[in-house]
Amino acid sequence: MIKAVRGTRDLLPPETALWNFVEATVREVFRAYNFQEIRTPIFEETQLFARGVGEETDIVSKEMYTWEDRGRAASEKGQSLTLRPENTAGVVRAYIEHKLGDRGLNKLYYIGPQFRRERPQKGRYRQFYQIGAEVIGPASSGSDKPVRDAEILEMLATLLDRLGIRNWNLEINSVGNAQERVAFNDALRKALEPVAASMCADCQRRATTNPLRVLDCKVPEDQPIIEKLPRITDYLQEESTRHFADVRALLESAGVPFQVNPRLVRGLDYYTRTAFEFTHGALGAQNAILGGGRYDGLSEALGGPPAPGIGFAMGEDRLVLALQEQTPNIVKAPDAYIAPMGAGTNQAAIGLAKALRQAGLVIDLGDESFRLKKSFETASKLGARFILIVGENEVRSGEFALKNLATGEQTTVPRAELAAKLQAS
RNA sequence: GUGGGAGUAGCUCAACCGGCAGAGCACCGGACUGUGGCUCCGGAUGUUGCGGGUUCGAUUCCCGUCUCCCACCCCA
Repeated sequence: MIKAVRGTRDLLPPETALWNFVEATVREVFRAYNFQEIRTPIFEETQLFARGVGEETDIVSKEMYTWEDRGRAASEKGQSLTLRPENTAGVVRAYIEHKLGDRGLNKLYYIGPQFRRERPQKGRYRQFYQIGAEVIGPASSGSDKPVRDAEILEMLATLLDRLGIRNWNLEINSVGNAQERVAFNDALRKALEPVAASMCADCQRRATTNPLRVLDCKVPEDQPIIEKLPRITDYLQEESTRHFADVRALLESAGVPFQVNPRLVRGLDYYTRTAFEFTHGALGAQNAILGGGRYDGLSEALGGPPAPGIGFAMGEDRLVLALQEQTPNIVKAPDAYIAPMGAGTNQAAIGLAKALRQAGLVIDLGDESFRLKKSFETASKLGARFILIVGENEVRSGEFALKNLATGEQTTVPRAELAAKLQAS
């Protein structure tokens, strides 16, 4: 038997209804903040991710689906292509390519699949879905202002509330600009040298490979050491410090609860200044539901004009998982099940079904060969509110037997009044 | 990529020391030929993930492999 490949999966009803609910809510909320949708290709030149996300990140160095495309001529070497591992690089590429800044398109959102070749785990798949938004534009558009950061965070808090996600937690930090990050990294490396040997095995390795990750260590014995390590906030210059302070003040004005987490670091190279993460308790080790931050130098890194920006990516798989644990299914049951009965009654039934559907009702239809008992069983199983019997008697008289399956009440209704009757009750 | 656990009917899971592969739910038919849910009777479930090995005999023991789950690395 051929099965879905490792790390991919089929989304089946009724779960798909939850996905549609999430996406519809996202579109509605984002629209209120004047974001518009962008759809970028699912694969891009490998170089885009190498330069945009960072050569040294795990994503680029070992988690991408990359292949060499066929050259146009037999002698020509094909270009290296990659299934997108995230969507920000693609959006910024499109921003540059179509000069979106000049067209005033500064607020964009996307919903779609991304691909990373990781070991699958709950809430972590090789084809996974992300919802994200980016505010990007020339500095003159205000895209570098603290109010943009606060506005996006407030939008996310509103979205999670609207989705009915309870117990989310927002942590923010500032990781500084490019120069400040380098200075902090050096200081951290130096501070770790004498103490690393007394830390856990993971930290000993991180101390040289990725000092920022040491701050993320959860081993209790290491905490006293980590407390004494330099903090990023000590390495922020006046401008970054003020930016961060402004963001915090604006969040308070907007009524968005948050915690400053000086240890919050982000994995992708392009992040600057504000970094944030929303977490949710019920997701195990994969507790981050969305994360993001500012990326003021990304456009230049990709050969574009200066265009400060801020954005986030939300794991839709995990969002749905969190919702499933707290909400029952939301599929709307059919309003009526139509049961034709007797040779030729299908003809009347299909026309009737069409008319009722056009009136906005959800209608399912049986077949004239079914015994009435089977039709009742099916209607009950589907959870239909009513069963409408289209037998030979009904077709002849133009009046139909309509039974409320919950109350058992049955009435005879003329064809012209069926839609109104079903809508009213 | 690393470590551990698990894969048996559509679903949830049993099967003792290696001896005919089972139950509940769901499904189909009937009791009831124009009235569901409840009840009763009957029925079909299957490459025991896949491939190999040991054995008279393997769901069971061994090896390999695939997938899922948990954790690590990393990250949304």
